[in-house]
Amino acid sequence: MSLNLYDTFSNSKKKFEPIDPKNIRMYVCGPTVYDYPHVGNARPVIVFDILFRILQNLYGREHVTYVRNITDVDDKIINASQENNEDINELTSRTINYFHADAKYIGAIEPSFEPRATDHIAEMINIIETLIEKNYAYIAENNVLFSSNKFSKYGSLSGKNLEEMIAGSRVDVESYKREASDFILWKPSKDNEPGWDSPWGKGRPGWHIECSAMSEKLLGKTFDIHGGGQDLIFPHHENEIAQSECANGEKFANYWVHNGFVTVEGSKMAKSDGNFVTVNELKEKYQGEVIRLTMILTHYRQPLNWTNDNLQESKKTLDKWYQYFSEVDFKPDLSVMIDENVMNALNDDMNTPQAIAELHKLFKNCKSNDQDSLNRFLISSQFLGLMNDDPSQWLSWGKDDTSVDQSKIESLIAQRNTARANKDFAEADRIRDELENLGIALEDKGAETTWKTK
RNA sequence: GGCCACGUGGCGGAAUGGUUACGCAGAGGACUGCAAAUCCUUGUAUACCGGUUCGAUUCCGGUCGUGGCCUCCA
Repeated sequence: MSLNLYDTFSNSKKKFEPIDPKNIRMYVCGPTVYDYPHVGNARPVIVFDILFRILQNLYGREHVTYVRNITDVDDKIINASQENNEDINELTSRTINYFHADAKYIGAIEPSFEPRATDHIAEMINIIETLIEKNYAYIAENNVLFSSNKFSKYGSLSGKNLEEMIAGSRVDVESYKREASDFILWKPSKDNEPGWDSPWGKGRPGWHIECSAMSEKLLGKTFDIHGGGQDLIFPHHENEIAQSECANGEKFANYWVHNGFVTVEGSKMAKSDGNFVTVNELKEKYQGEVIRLTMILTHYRQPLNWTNDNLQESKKTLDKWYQYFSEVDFKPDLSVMIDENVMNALNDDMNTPQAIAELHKLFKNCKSNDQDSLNRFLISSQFLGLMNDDPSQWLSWGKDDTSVDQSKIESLIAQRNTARANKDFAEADRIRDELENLGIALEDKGAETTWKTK
């Protein structure tokens, strides 16, 4: 059983062959920290969490290194700090906390390393100096720029060529660039902007150089997998390849894995239009596993339309599963292996929708109280980051927040059951309708009546 | 203008050169005072036009449509 991954560089599904099976290395572009993470930020967190789990399962937990960086120096951060009138360090540490809380909420296990750009300025300066020495970079008006036409493979990840890019450019080219496709390695900082001393004066790094520096430091010059959102293919990852391969003279990453975009209720997610959903606001209405299941119900390379209907469907599925486990007395046997069909689906380029279909089939078999299916269903679900809660806690989630007084609900239920006992069904139904209008649904189970929020 | 991806039933969403995806919703049945929940059964699909093929939803070409990238973006 081997892992196949779709590689953006070759535009094809490829068998994953590690550089060193004892030391699998994956680098994923993490968040730029200036605001609450939205569902678009959450998607790669979950996608690469799944890949991390698969790699750990195949090669052993201690043989996989997963690096997810934090970009904490960037123009968007500077702008946000000025808008909020907030110190940059306060802004970034505040939003890093949001990010960590949300990643945990949606069940992502922590990466091996989470390096911050501002802790690696010296490493970045080193690479830039090497690029200047090797004549891949030049200085113009206090900026250091990478000379894109010096790297013959430039554009090969994104399938672009330089002439096309110049012909199609929609933006005015800065006059100091020799070529439109040249990009900034280092730029000067104004007095009110964060800056570090460098051979080129006080300034700050360009966007792309941080990933080259941090991946090399933590994973070496060549590593196995580089991941991120599809939007990063160009220019970000293209530029990382150019910088790193020109500085090192070695291949950068062997596999490029990119997740698709998220739309919200059918239209493009755009902060400027207010058309976006943060994980933080979803927390009020949904458990983390509902968000996670909704996310992995679509294959990671497909566009994902984020809708309330899909969230409700995921919630319904998990409610059903937890309901069942709240009713059976079952302790999973932790030595049971992940179901083969689930694992095969995941090994086929992370086909999570197929894996979930297999979970549904296993669940169906659980109904006959088949111990083996029960075990495999739970172990496999948990591998995907689902079914980790205590069933009774899951089912009572959110009940505390009900606007209706719980004792009032219990009292109405008691009144209704008295009416039922007296065969006063009109009154019983009236009470049920009353609760219904309060958002409370009743379930009669034998002699007992339970309720839940709708 | 250039490059790229996608277009599957009422909805979500996999897969595949010829055979059931799966889930939700719908329909019928069981259960119930009636419901709900649960269980059983069940209908519906591959944008359009050509081509290759014994046979295409699957491969190729074209058309239309949607989205993304080319500028910061997960």
